[in-house]
Amino acid sequence: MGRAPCCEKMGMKRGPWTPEEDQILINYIHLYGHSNWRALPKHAGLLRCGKSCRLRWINYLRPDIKRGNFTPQEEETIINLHESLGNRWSAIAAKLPGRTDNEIKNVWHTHLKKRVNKKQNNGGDTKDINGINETSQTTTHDEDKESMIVETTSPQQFSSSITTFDISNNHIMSYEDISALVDESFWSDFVSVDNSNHHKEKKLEEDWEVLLDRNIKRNSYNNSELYDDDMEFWFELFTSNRRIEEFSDIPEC
DNA sequence: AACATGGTCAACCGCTAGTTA
DNA sequence: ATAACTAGCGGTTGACCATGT
Repeated sequence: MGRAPCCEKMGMKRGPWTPEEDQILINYIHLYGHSNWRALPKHAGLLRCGKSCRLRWINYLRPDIKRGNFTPQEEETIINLHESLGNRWSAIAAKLPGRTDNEIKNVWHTHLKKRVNKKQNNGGDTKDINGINETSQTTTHDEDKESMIVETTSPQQFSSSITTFDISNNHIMSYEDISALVDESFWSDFVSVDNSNHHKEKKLEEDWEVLLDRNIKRNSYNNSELYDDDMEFWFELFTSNRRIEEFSDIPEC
């Protein structure tokens, strides 16, 4: 078991991903999959290391990612699972479909750990998992509501640090527009099963309809339901885009 | 208005486990 | 058996943003 050689730093780009890089990665994975992360960036033409590509895909670009607010139920689940599993974030994430270990880790460190510590200081006996369940259900309701309000109004909640694209602009969707949408709330809000924010849902639905009308030929799509085959859908979407031509000569891995 | 502080989250780093030759 | 290699995991960092002073 040797240690993996470090990524080739020379020429490798680091830092936030651009919409263009996201698009390249998405297109490549839809076409060829990700059987070999290390070779992927080279074949895809990305100046990133395989690790970075993998992380970006898993934590952000995967179509089944559910982004946005954690529901109180999800938070309770995390607290309970953390009580029994500890910092095994991937194991916890496995119990929360659509949530990533990174996201869960972040929400634990920023919200839930404090909440649990606070309960412990208030005399809660956290040794007993059932005990913390009961305590949480009976005493954290207001806190949950408060945290949800804060999260909902946070401008960072549905945007990456890369772009500041306003999807309310009702203009013609160019490739760059689609990239910006994909880069921000697009996947999550669109794929999300928990659509509790009706206003946002409505707006996204309208934006999505514009996107469909102007960029693809698919006519009957209902935003309230998940598309049956995500991969096929995105493949169609991206192959309908002019940029896909750039990948037509990529050799198979 | 300007600065300080704290919160949030995407991304990176270093390590381990698993696989292959 | 073992060395080389990759994927995946958890800890940490740093940039960005909001809020407080």
